[in-house]
Amino acid sequence: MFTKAVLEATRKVPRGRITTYGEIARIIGRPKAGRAVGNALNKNPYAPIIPCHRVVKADGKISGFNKGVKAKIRILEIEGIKVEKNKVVNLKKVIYHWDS
DNA sequence: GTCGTGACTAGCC
DNA sequence: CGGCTAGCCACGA
Repeated sequence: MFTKAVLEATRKVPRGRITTYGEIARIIGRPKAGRAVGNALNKNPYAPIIPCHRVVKADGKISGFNKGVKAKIRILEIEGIKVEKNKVVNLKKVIYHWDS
């Protein structure tokens, strides 16, 4: 299932690192399904077991979050990720490379 | 089976 | 660099 694949991929993101919707979409085999990815996370029934807060837009901008973007940013900062204007600062340094 | 919606992305101006 | 448009996808009504 697409949704489950997204959740699984998101769950693999290590602490202190983040990924983008497009990246996940590509990993699961649907590089053009960035939208569907966000959709899956939005309605994800696994919210408690999935670090959805480690998923941001391609440019590092923070978007929706079940508990609110504010909370999402707070968590990211706790993980050691700097966020400014709802956007990740050191994006390139926190992006998680799956096939590294 | 078709339509509308949304946590997206890349391209243009 | 900021704003707008078109394309792509999965899901629920």
